[in-house]
Amino acid sequence: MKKNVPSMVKDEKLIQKRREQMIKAAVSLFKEKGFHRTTTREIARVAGFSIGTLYEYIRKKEDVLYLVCDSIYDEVRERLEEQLKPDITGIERLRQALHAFYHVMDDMQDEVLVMYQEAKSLPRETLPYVLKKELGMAEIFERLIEECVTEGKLRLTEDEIYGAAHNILVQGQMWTFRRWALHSHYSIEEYTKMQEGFLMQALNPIEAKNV
Amino acid sequence: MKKNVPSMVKDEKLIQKRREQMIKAAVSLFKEKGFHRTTTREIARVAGFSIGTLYEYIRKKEDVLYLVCDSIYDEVRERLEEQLKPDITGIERLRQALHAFYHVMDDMQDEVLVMYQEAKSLPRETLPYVLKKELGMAEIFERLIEECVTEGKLRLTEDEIYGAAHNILVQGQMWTFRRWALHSHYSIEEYTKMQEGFLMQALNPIEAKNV
Amino acid sequence: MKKNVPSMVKDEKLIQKRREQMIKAAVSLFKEKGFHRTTTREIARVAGFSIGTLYEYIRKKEDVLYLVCDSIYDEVRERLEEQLKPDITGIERLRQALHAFYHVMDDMQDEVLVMYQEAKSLPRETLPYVLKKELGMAEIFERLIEECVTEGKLRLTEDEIYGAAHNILVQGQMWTFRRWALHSHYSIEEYTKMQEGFLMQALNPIEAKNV
Amino acid sequence: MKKNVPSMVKDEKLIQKRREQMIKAAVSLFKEKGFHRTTTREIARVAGFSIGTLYEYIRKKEDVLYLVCDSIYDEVRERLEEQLKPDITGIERLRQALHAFYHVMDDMQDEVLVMYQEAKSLPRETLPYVLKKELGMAEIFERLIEECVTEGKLRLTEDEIYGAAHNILVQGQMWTFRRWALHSHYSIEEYTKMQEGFLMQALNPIEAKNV
DNA sequence: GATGAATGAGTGTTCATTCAT
DNA sequence: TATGAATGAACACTCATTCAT
Repeated sequence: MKKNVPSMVKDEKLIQKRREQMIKAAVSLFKEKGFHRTTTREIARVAGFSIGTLYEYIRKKEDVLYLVCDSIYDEVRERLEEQLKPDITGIERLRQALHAFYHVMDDMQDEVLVMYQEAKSLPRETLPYVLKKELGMAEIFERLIEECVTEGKLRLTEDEIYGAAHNILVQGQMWTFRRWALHSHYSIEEYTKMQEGFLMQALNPIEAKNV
Repeated sequence: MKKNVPSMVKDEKLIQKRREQMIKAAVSLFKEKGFHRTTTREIARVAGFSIGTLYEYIRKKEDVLYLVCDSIYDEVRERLEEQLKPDITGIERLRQALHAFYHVMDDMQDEVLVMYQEAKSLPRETLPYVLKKELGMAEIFERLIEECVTEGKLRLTEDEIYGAAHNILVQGQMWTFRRWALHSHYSIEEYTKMQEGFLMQALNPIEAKNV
Repeated sequence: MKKNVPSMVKDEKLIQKRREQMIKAAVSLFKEKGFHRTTTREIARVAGFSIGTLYEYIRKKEDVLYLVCDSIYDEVRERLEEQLKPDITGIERLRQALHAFYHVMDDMQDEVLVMYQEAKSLPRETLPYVLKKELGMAEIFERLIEECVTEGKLRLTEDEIYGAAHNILVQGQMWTFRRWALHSHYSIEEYTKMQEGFLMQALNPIEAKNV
Repeated sequence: MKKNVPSMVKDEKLIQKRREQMIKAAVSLFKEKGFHRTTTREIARVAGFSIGTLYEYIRKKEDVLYLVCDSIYDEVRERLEEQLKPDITGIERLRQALHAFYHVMDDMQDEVLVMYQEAKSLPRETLPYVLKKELGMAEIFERLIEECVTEGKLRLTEDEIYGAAHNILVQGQMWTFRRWALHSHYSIEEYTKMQEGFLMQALNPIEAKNV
């Protein structure tokens, strides 16, 4: 984090505090009007400090966006891992992770939406870093699926595992960027249930076949 | 179209011609630098007329975005329908539509990406109109799936049909907005094949179950 | 000129007119407060148009400085050449040119001062161009001195001619940038007379030696 | 010095120490990027203390410039006087002083240039003080010339002495602000030699006339 | 219908200066 | 005395939009 967004201020504690304020302000503004239509002055004002102070903690407006995306990722991940139950295994574990993830997507709708809509405006240098975090999210599901494969519960190639993990992610995010189409048809539970159903059959659980 | 974007000019033929020029210019610019970083002057210049003329055919910059999105939708739809084979039926027809759609997504990657990324900047009034077009796309697949259900080839509820159709759409668009993660792993054929495989099992074709 | 400072406006006549207004405004402001302390808005306001219009005719603030310097050079040169008497020859001609030059320096004191004080802020790319103009001024005197040498009226090496010409220039400019020390001691006529006297002896006219 | 730039700090020794650090930092920065493009933060940083501390020893950024100019003057003067040979007299002494001065100008090119280019940004109140120092420099040469006149070696009016002294100064400074035109033509020795030659004849030494 | 010069509100960003600690 | 975080006025520059020709 330090590497990606240098600050003029030395006190690390203070940097963290101010950036939290800044991110909170930015997220709420980006939700409302998007990154481009939000001014740095607004961010500073809502964060509770002056424009000069804002620029003590970032170099460019884009840096705020990076900070925001980075923080959203961390929160998504944190919340997800919090809900993951490491004591269960196999298909059940995957199923539970899916539920957890979709719940997080539902809880953090606005944040996730902001991130997906504005990511393209991220400072070029930070893009790989953010994509890596997204890949990291996918890897969580890749590993859960792999586990099932290893245990002989699913029969999938490497590429299928990769694809399935990305499908899971995108179907979770879909809940935010297609809300206009989905929320009128399903509650998050219904939606999750449905996608879970699709997934479980898509992944071709061996028992199913043997019925 | 007339309703959504009024023009100062009366001659309908001319309006259409100018708007075509404008859209072509805008698409190529939006692809390159996005909506916000493209100026109206640039659009006019690339379109081959003056900024004054541009504003004879639109009211606000956002109108260009609407025109662009609308036109991309039309092209996607047109190309898709062109490739649809009405002579086949049932599962096979769905399968073929899926292939066709994913191919169109691949051919029109940049356009689809633009639309997907900039849609949030659409003029408020036109948003419902655009979403309707997206729903229209989904309906194509809904109907194809319904047909299978009616024919007794698939067993799905209304809501599952709706959800499956949206999944199909989003997985097609994914090919554009997740290219950074997908293109290095799959060719469009491989990707289509995989998603087709997942879908076919997800949709739980009756034969499969009866194996 | 076109090459050095591109304009968004096409009409050449208009460009010339607006730039004249701009230069006039800028010179008077630069005189008063220097380049750095003058804002682009002030330049626009004094020039009689808006800030937006200003930027239709330049790209960067520095361009105004270049335009100003360029125009001052042209005026200095024009006025000088206007006063040059090509019908006289030899030492007398040099002497007359010196008087003419010093008079121009006196008439255009503020302009010359601005140019010399702010030249260092010139856009890098244009600096060589401006220095070339200054060398061009020196060449005028180099040629006048050369003529005297050729005619056998002076005995000087190439390097001495070059140095003498630059001395003449700098002593003229001195009248502006040392006014605080000189104007209280001399009128421009007295100053010119004195420097002329020094120069004539410095250049070692052959007759003088032969006395 | 105290009068011109008040400090919050009482300890005179400390003031002197801090200001030396500050001046050294400022000179090196001004050389590189000029007064306006150098920030107070940079000065403090290079000087080795904080921005807060900087402002304990000055009131305004301009004060740094004054301190810098003042210090450069002192150094020029000191170096010059160091090289002056008080044991020789008359024309020879003047000649030697000229050489010494031009050598100092060459050694302190960057500093002199800075002073020359930024003097106009000096705090208004301090300008007279600085000009006085410049006059003081001129006086050195005035006195040397006067001495020759008194000794009957030169025949010059008061005003000519004053003018000649200023010419000497400006021709020395010229070596810095016209380096782009001069350094490619002369070494400092050649330049000095040439200007010495011009001067000696300009000042019309009585022997020369009597040849 | 076409043009393009004019506009000026708005934006990101900087930086001299202050002041609580 | 020293620090450095905070401030906000100020600045250069942009660009959607208008309107006289």
